[in-house]
Amino acid sequence: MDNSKRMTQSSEDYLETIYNNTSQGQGVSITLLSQKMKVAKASAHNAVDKLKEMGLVVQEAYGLVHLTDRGEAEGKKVSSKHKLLYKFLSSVLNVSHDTAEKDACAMEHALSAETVQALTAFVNEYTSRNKD
Amino acid sequence: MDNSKRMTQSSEDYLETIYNNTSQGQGVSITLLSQKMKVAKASAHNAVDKLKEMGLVVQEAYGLVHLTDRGEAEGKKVSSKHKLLYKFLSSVLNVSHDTAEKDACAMEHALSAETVQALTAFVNEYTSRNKD
DNA sequence: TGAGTATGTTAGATTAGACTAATTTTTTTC
DNA sequence: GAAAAAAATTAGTCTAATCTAACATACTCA
Repeated sequence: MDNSKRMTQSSEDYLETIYNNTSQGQGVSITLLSQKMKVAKASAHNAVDKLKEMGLVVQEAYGLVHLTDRGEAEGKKVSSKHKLLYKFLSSVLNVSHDTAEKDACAMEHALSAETVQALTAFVNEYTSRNKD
Repeated sequence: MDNSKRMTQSSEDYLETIYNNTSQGQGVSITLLSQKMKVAKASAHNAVDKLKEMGLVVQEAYGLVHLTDRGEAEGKKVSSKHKLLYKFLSSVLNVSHDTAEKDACAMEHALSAETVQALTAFVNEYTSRNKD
């Protein structure tokens, strides 16, 4: 409902991490989030505040962070881009795991919908043709 | 000589723009740079100050900005990544010009040396095989 | 050669995202 | 059930990058 804050690269990273550490309505603690993101708890807290204002997460008082429906959808989108890029880098370009992970993480914020679609088709086609 | 400032995504963008608007020792004005980067002149000035401290550019008093040898090499590297991504997006994925340009610009900062090498080989191989 | 315009520079404010340190709330454990 | 530990929150600081507005320097041309 609240559009006063806008999505940044940083917000996307936090949202993705929340998404990847949530299993069916479990929620994520600020402490875990800060560890996964390798930042101070205060930084994770601030980031969650912003996601709350954007209506992407809710948080129990002094408690766990949960994704809203919109947050779930957004988080999934970001996470998918990451996985797509990882697959392209490792399966098509044969880049090492560590590099693929690092580069996918940095590139995921840049992919437009059009590119996501084209790359998905390409990677699917390519990997099904070259099964080795 | 001076390592006190470090390269950021923003610095890379400025350096690339300087590189792309320099022809054989011509140099670039702060005004042109600010126009190309779509920022205020003061912002371009600040950015150039930082590049000066990093030893990547020099500037005539109240005048044009020139790349040093290191700046030239760095600028070329960034610019090449951009062109490589653009070629991949447009020639391999057949993404539209505008999207390819925009996405290449945002992704170029993320590409590690390993990925650059692998992607270069892939794009060369792919485009020479499918000449249509 | 001097007035007016261009361009470059500086100063000061703002915003986002990080940090540390201090505080509050919750949970654990004896 | 109270003391200790853990977790969340708040307050205040820092840095990078932007902006606007004011100021300084250089250029131009009548």
